[in-house]
Amino acid sequence: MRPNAQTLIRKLEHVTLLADEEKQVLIEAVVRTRDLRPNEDLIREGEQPTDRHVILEGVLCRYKLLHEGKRQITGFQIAGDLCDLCGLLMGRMDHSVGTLTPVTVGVIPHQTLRRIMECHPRVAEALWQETLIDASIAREWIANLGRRKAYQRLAHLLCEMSVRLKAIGQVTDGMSFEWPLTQGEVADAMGLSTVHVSRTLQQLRVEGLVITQGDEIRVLDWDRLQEAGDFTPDYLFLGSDLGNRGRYP
Amino acid sequence: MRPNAQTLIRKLEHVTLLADEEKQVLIEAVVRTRDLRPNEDLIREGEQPTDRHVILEGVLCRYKLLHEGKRQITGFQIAGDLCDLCGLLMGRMDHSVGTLTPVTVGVIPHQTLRRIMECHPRVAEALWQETLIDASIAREWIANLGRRKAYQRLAHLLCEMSVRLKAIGQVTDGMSFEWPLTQGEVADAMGLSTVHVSRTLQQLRVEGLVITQGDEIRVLDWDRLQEAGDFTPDYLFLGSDLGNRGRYP
DNA sequence: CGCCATATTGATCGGGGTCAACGGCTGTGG
DNA sequence: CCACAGCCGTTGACCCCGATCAATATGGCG
Repeated sequence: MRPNAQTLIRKLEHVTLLADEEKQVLIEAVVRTRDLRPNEDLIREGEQPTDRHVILEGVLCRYKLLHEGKRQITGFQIAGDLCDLCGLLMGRMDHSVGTLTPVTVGVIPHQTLRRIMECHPRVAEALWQETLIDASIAREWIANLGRRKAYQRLAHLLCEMSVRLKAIGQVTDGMSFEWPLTQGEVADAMGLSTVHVSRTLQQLRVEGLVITQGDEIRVLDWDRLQEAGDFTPDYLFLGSDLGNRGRYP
Repeated sequence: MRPNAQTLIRKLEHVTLLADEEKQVLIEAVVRTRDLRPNEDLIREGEQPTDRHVILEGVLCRYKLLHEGKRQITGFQIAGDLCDLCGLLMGRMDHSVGTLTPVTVGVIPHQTLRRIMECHPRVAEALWQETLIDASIAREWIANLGRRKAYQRLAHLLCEMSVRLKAIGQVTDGMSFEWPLTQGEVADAMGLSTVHVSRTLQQLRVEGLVITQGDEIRVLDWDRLQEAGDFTPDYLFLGSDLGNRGRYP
């Protein structure tokens, strides 16, 4: 049952090791799953939902709508991510979360999570860390949007997604992964127009950095892609440096 | 002694009410103060500092350096803000924090803060909330950089700063406040060039939305400024809606 | 007073937005 | 089975916001 609830654990343990009991409690916290179709909202800005959600499968995005029908995607979320932790403590969402693909989420009742946090401070800390990583990614996006131009920006996004997907085992044979985003969605994330996303992606293909085949992207030259995007994975807090992981008894 | 340590308390209580004892503990956690001059780094990206800092006076910014000497400021910090909470849990800074003005910070030893968090879960929660608000502001900046053009972007920044400064009592007679930022710094925050910041600010002045007098900015027409910047203060979590404040016993 | 950082203004250039047309793909209904 | 409609990606033409370069105030500060 719930074969994928492990993804959350795996994610949390990138930074903080958990005891078996803590893992068990978390897995049991998922009282049910919920399936969503593409382009559905899981939560909307301003809402005050009573359940929390872990992504078990699929891709979602945080986004904000601004006047004139413009949209800005502020981050992507993949399996193992917690969608709405901010709602847990702030009581109200400052942004919406919507699906980009078919999605399965695990539902964790607000109260359950609160109780877990009280009894298991290390779990609370791991969750806190998740939100800090989220913030770190957001800051990197600010830099990406503010100071890099389209070509570098897209390269950077591809690097980020490929590292994050790799961390959850969704990169096959080293260099290719599912890319379920339309160019319009990429545009809304990178602050560009769809037209320019198309041209710029093409550029990346012409340069031989990536190729796309259907819903899949294959990175042909990781080093040059990373360089093009001025990318370093530090801000994702995934890698071999493990934060204060050593504190586990 | 430390007349300004209250600013932290006031800030935290925007979202969570604290018991007197908790406030006292926090105030005593500040073992000393430290003065910095303008353009000094408090912490640098990658560092793993052992103290935490509360701003008692002055303005700082989070920033990242990218190749080619470019800089992106990812957020401003004012009195009452905690500079480096991310370092507390992540063990490593993903960005630098530097001063923009003369600054006084309160120093809180890492271990002290950890102990406080263990003994006073509500304080831990309040701190967590601070980091969540930080993340919320970052997301709003992403939208600002990605989907608004210079004029709206600057208007939005002015709105944000004036609301935040008002919340800590640094807006005099309703509409004017210190603006210690150079146009170069504004440019690095808004993803623009200094030249264009100059022109756009001028535009705001010509339109009669603000006037600048020395280091001070006065908002002449709040409604139009807010409209120009497509600004709503919800994401700052300061206002009359107080999150889950009710939970205080 | 001269020096340096900052602000302003003008001129020019280019990245990327916008508008529009077109082709490919998928789904749906006659 | 085909016709048609949408959605998505691609390509071209044109234009504008904002970057860049450069020169000129302005204003502390030694």
